[in-house]
Amino acid sequence: MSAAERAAEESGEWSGVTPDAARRLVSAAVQAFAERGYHATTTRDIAGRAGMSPAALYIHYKTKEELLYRISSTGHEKALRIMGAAAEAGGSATDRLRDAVRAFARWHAEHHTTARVIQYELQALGPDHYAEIAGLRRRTDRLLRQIIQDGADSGEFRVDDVPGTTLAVLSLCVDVARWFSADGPRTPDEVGALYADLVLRMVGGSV
Amino acid sequence: MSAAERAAEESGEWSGVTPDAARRLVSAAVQAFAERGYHATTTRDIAGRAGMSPAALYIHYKTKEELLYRISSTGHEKALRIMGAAAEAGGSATDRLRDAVRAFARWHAEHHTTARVIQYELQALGPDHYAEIAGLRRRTDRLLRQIIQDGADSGEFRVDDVPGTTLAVLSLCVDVARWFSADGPRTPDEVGALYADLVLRMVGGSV
DNA sequence: CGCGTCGCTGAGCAAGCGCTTAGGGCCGCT
DNA sequence: AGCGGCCCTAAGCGCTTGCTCAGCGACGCG
Repeated sequence: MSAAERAAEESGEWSGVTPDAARRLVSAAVQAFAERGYHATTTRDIAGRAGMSPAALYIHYKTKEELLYRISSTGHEKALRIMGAAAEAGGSATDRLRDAVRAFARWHAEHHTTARVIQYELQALGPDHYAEIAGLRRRTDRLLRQIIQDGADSGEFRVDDVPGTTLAVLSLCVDVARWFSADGPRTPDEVGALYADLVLRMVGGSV
Repeated sequence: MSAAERAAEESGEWSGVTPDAARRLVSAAVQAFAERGYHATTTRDIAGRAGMSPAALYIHYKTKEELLYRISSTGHEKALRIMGAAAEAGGSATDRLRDAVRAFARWHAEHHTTARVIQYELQALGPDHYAEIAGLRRRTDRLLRQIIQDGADSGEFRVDDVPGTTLAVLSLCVDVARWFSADGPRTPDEVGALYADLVLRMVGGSV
């Protein structure tokens, strides 16, 4: 995949951001942060990728950290919605867990650039922004834990340590963002399917 | 745990490094890199934590990157040895996998500060150093994959996708370094035991 | 046409960065 | 005592960083 194609794909994710220049900036920032990390990325690099001068960045965003916060915030909200949709759907705990992990892992693969930023650049957020994001993460964790708890209660799963298993499942899915590559042998769908299968085994459910 | 206790514990890990000042520097660098990330850490910060002036760093290490390389190199070699010891031990694939995951996950929990640096600051290495470390990582991956392949061949495990499952197991263990905290509710031993159990389930083995 | 507004640029500031250099105190050896 | 070598510091160099600001062209409106 060429750099231009990657940029085009990435910008679709931010179609809600206007005006156009602000969208190009946030899309450029995601790519730069994912490649080099927040601290190694310069505002000149972001502006350059978006085809603008360094000063133009500050018309749309107050600081470089605000860009990271915007990315982190939308990304975490999306992740929470994915988990929420699966958790609130009907069906057995097995069905809900399979759907949750499949969709959650799949998202981290397909949007691995954004996911890498929101999962591995958290510490660069200011204290207030960090606290806000941490709240979203706790809510995601609670949703998943409830599914696993439901399955343990109903006898569908055999789980000794519900919080520990929840942590492991979340960790497994999140870490997809670190190793996934669009040039690799696996599609996001395949990752989702594999991970749903592995997680159902982890909780002692019937695949 | 106080900062002083953390420093003392960390320095034991580097007891092979001499002279004393070089050891204090590498230990300080590990802590700083783990807390803030490589790029957000300044040489003044490292030297300050080690109780020295900024210039003293350059008597023992040519560059800041060399410090990261030394940390990464020793850390990855240790991780490889842990995996190798379990892989080359006798016993069934089940026994070897259990021991490998228990020890590997346990190490990532106990040495989470070092592990965080070696697993999540890789991209800050120069190209040559990165290539060298990537070789160590591939060897670790091969050792684990062989154990899982052995178990699949012998019928002890039921695994559809051996490379994919290997990747997931490694990812799970490595990510311990991201979330583990010494102040949290779990000891490294407990993490090792939990993870060994979860992984045996993932491969469809008998716990 | 005249004029304000919006989006942007070129130039640059203060601060902080990785790293260097000149020199000083202390040690063991002769 | 004299001296070389080892560690260390104070000072600072050249450069890059996040961010600012004065001003400019294009556009819509009267």
